[in-house]
Amino acid sequence: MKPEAKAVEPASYSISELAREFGITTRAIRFYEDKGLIAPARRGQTRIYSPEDRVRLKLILRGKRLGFSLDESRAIIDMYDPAHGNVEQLQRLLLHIEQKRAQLEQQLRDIQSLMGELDEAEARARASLKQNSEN
Amino acid sequence: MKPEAKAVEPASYSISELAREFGITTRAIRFYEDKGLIAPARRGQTRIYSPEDRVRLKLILRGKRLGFSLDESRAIIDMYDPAHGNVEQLQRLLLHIEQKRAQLEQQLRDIQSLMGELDEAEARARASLKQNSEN
DNA sequence: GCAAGAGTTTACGTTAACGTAAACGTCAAC
DNA sequence: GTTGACGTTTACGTTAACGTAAACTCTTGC
Repeated sequence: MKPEAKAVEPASYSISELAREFGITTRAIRFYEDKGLIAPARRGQTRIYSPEDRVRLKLILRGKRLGFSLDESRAIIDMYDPAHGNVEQLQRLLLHIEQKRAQLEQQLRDIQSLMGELDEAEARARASLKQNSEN
Repeated sequence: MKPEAKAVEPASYSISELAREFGITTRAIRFYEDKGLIAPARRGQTRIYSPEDRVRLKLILRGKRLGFSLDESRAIIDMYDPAHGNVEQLQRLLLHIEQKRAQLEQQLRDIQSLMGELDEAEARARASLKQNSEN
């Protein structure tokens, strides 16, 4: 067995550590907690974040990059929990997954076209620059 | 020459026609105009939208689906205009294009991982359902 | 033993993107 | 000639996602 293959992952983080790492403010992190997206442990009244909490934060930020609201991100994150026991809930979950998938596919198409158009826009700009330099 | 190959495209649209077509309110469309994203013609004080205006609206909504702000969408739309004469502007445009491209690539990666995770979540949910049905 | 630094709660402020409502104009239809 | 249907401007309201500030606590170095 290898002694230490991976970089040592801290057992816990402070709020400011996470804020620094992800380029957000501590205020934002506490706000996510208020909205029920994270629930860090406490030592006294100080928040202590586990590696799992860190992952949740990462997921929230990924959601933001995709234009999701915090509510949507929470819904997505909840899909990972095995806490969904009853059949009805699971059915709803599956439905929700399908909706998300459809939305992501639309975003994919949107990105494809936008990228293509960026290519054209770049070409036009470069052509225009060349024109200018020839005068 | 073919007489009428494509469906006839109306020469102009009313505000409510566009609202209906895109599933938004007329209020939103006027708001976009306030923000300088569209500038329809007027007959008297009634707005008349050209096919080009319609395209702009489409681009705005695509931007929204990708989580862009109206300002960002305006910036993107402006990339299509050949109105950028001077060299400095063109340089800035190219820079802007590169930034957008980077952002889109990040979104692509985000979507890829999310889709993968949706697959797993679906599998877990289905497995859980099967469990329940076997009791 | 106390000042500095990090963390906490509480609360009011701010921005973007519209919603909603009021009050009015215009035009075809009945 | 009035009643809708559609359009207009003006203005205040609302929600999400934090920012900012005040006032307090806790720990740690010196």
